[in-house]
Amino acid sequence: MTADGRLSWRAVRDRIHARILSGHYAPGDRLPRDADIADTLGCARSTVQRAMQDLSDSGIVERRRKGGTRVRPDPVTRATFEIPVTRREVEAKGGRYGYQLIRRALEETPRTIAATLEIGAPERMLRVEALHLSDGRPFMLEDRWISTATAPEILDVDLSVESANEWLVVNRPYSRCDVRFSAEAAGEREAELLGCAPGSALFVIDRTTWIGTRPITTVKAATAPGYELLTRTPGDQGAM
Amino acid sequence: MTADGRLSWRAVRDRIHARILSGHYAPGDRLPRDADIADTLGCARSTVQRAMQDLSDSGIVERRRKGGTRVRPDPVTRATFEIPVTRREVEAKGGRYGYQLIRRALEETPRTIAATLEIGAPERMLRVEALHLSDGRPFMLEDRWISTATAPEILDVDLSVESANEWLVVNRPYSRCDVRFSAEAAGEREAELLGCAPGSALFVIDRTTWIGTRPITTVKAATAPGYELLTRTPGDQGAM
DNA sequence: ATTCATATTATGTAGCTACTTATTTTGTCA
DNA sequence: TGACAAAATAAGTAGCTACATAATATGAAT
Repeated sequence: MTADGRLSWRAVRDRIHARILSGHYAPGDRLPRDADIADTLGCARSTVQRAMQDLSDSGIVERRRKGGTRVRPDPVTRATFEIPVTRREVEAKGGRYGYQLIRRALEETPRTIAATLEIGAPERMLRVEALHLSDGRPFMLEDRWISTATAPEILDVDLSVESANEWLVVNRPYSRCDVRFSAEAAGEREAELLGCAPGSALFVIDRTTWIGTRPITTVKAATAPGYELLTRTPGDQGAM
Repeated sequence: MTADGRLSWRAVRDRIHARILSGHYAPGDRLPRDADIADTLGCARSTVQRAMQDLSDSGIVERRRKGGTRVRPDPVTRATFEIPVTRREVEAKGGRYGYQLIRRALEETPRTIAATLEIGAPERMLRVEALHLSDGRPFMLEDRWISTATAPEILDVDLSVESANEWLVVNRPYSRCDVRFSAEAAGEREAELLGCAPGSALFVIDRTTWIGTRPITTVKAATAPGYELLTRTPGDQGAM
């Protein structure tokens, strides 16, 4: 609601959302056209448009030209997660950040890694294994491949001091990022490095980034037992 | 780009994004004001505004009134996941969906559950344990609490036929949803129901929903070994 | 009845103006 | 110098118009 009593687009959005939540509009139902809603509520169509766009982005309604707007018949839970640089993540959780380089080598990528990076043939890349620590205890173990074609400067970085994670995030912003979450049992080596029992359930984050179509890096990050990931609480959402 | 040669807001966004990716604007740098960019590119300020809003939503830039726009100094990976109704998820993966009700009882919530649901004191709620199957094999085991205060009709639903998941999604849209991902070792009971070895690493999704401030349901869904969650590939993203 | 061109319709996009609001900068006064 | 008020600034919002685009509906011709 604005100062002069007119409805803001958020107010319009919340109003429509409320009608959906209350069952006035059920999943699959068609909503009135933007222009009619605008008339009813006494605001401009552009305001309704913005409200509807937001509801559409949130997965609550579907919009199609000429077809109009309807309540999504198969609601989905849309969750957004923010994965910060590991150092920040540790610090945000109140820990003192530590870092150890375990291995650094130039190797030919296995076929699976080449496929993940969407390159035709295996390539020689920089492989880095490192451990992130929180208050001196293992927090996350990363096994990373970095394309030396896309980021040659990484070869001159002293990775025993600065983590590849941190360097890349600042120096190689990506245009595309694929993320995969899974659970995996700790192997012998992982268990030892993460300081847990072999077979422990680990939360694993696989991430691959590209700039344009050129691969930058792919990393498998195995987190120490107990790790969990929460949805970022949206600033607005939660209408009604 | 529009038909008449003017820049669309997506084109403007991609252009600015490209300049960030190329390092022309580095993390922390301040960008020109919207009006200046509009002049430079020969488009309206509202177009730049829309482009900037999108970059801001994507976590690429930060905007503050008077402060202007700057490239986010601590880039975060922002990943969005869509969690559909379990039946649809199974079907989307090419499986034949099956469902089994394991337990249905009215119970007092433990304190931990009451806390998760953000209610002051424990309450009597409907507890449902059910197994979702894909091609006859266990896919996901859910342990759910449903507020009979918020959704009393659930008591009349034949949960041996229709899953609570499905009923709630259609009949109790939520205004807020918290999601938590974690990895957990399968216990005796879980292992038996999911048909895996005890101690197997399971991917666990905890979800709690509210309508306004009233709790609807909280569910712990343990997925069979091998489950993984991928980012939904955004329709637009991937500029440059 | 089927096909295909045409009209209609509802959303999408761009531009303009005017005003609001949060925040920083500046400048004055104690 | 420090505190506080006033001015300036840059993004945020709302409304208007005009036109683009995609999808559907209609109707004519075969």
